[in-house]
Amino acid sequence: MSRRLGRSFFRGPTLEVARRLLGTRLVHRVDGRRLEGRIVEVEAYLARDDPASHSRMGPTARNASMFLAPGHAYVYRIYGLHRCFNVVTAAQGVGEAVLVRALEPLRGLEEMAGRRGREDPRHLCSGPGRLVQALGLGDEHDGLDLTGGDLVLLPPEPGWILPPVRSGPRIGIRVGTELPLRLWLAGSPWTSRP
DNA sequence: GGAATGATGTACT
DNA sequence: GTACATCATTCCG
Repeated sequence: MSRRLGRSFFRGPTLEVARRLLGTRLVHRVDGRRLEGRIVEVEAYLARDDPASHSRMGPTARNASMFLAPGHAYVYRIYGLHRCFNVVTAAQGVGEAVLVRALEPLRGLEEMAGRRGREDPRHLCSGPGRLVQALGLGDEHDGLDLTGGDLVLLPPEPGWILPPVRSGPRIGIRVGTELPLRLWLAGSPWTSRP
């Protein structure tokens, strides 16, 4: 089977890594099950000249994981209820990451529906808070190394064809919207927005 | 110490 | 399309 993605995959300019992440598969092994989805929508958050980034003020207690080595997870709580999952990029100490905004569910759909408390496959992983809930992620995954363990990333299946990649303004922020740092797979029915 | 706010999702009109 | 739940973090005084 495909080997998990290693450290070097995550190192480099964050927008490039964000682009590389599209099409890869996020796999969480939990309770003897395998929950898996393909990344179809992401957003890049930078360290410099990015007023929307959590790292803009430097390291704090909340954003500490953003400054770990590339390939680590950054999970934080938003609006008091939901959680968002990020992949650390760039280099250790820089403070850049990619927010995973939507997945195409591939394996463990019933388990995901159970965790979500909803059936509709289209709403299983189409949003940062939704996919975190569907895959059973939480605060305990903040700071985890994604290059090994129960939560990893796999390359696309051999033979899978990457659709054209589109870009546009990031969602849900009030500053930094002029930058086209949101990337998604053209035509995917699994994104958080059409 | 206190107040404002947010990389969202859901329900309802 | 609009309203609102809910709370840690952040920023201001």
